[in-house]
Amino acid sequence: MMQQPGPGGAMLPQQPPPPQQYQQPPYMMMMPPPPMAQTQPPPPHMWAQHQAHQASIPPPQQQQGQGQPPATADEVRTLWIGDLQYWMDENYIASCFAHTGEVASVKIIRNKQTSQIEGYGFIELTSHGAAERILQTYNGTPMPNGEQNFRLNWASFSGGDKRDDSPDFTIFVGDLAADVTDFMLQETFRAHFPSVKGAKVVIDRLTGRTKGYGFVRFGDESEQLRAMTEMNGAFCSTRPMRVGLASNKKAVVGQQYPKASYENPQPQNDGDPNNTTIFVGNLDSNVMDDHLKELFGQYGQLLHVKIPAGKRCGFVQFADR
DNA sequence: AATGAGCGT
Repeated sequence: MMQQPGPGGAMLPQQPPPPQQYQQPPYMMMMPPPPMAQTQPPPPHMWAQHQAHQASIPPPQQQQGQGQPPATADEVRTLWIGDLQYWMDENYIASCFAHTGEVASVKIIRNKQTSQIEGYGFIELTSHGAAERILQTYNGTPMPNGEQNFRLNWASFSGGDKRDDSPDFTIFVGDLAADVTDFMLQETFRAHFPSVKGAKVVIDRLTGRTKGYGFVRFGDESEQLRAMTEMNGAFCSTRPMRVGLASNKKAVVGQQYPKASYENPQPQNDGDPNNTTIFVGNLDSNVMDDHLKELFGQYGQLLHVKIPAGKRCGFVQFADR
């Protein structure tokens, strides 16, 4: 359990303490030795670098002090956090939001064998509103003492807010300048293409720095296609972008999360040792039975391939496992 | 130059 603000003089709406955190980083003591020579030690400097996050989002009218409504049992209040470096442990993450007084718990996922931080974790807040606030306020803003931005999202199995089943049409964007963020990339495209759903700049997890490329997702296929020609060479930040088709034609096998790509299909089963049928989801609308036959035929003898009419998923049955 | 990862007890 993290430190909570007391139930609080219920009468007195209190402002959270000024963002004067990190005066004594408790986790400096707890930093594990670099587990491997090639991983970089945390930058040992600049605690105060946390620049004020965009002040554009006014705090919701909900006041801190007047007793948070007790979170109901099923209230969604867990965020996912990613792109973590190995030294970003629970204490560090908690300290990033400690001044909000709204952190209930933090769990960073570690490798079972090595106990190395896997690069993501979960932040439970005291309420759904708190989670939403922190997501809106911090996502994409610089992490304190990290040369990277927060990557936050709703924890997916907690329900989250967005349930968007519509397909994505994704492009690859290369040649990105070092300062390009998800938001910049997204807005650069959204200015011309309203169907832009989001963008992601790929971050090297070991360094926290951009890999110089990313992806932009469109809701509208025609905008995706236009963007590939019209935006090639357009500037984002200081450099012209190179735009191309995202090579991942994103057929995903399984349901909730991509387990395999179109290029790298990984049959997945439900634990039934006799099941020789795999499910293929997220197909582009123009994918036909024959595409699946060709794609999966190289892995074994096929008995049957079926994409039900009008569906964006299908089934591939093999003669054996 | 480079074509992600990112959901736990």
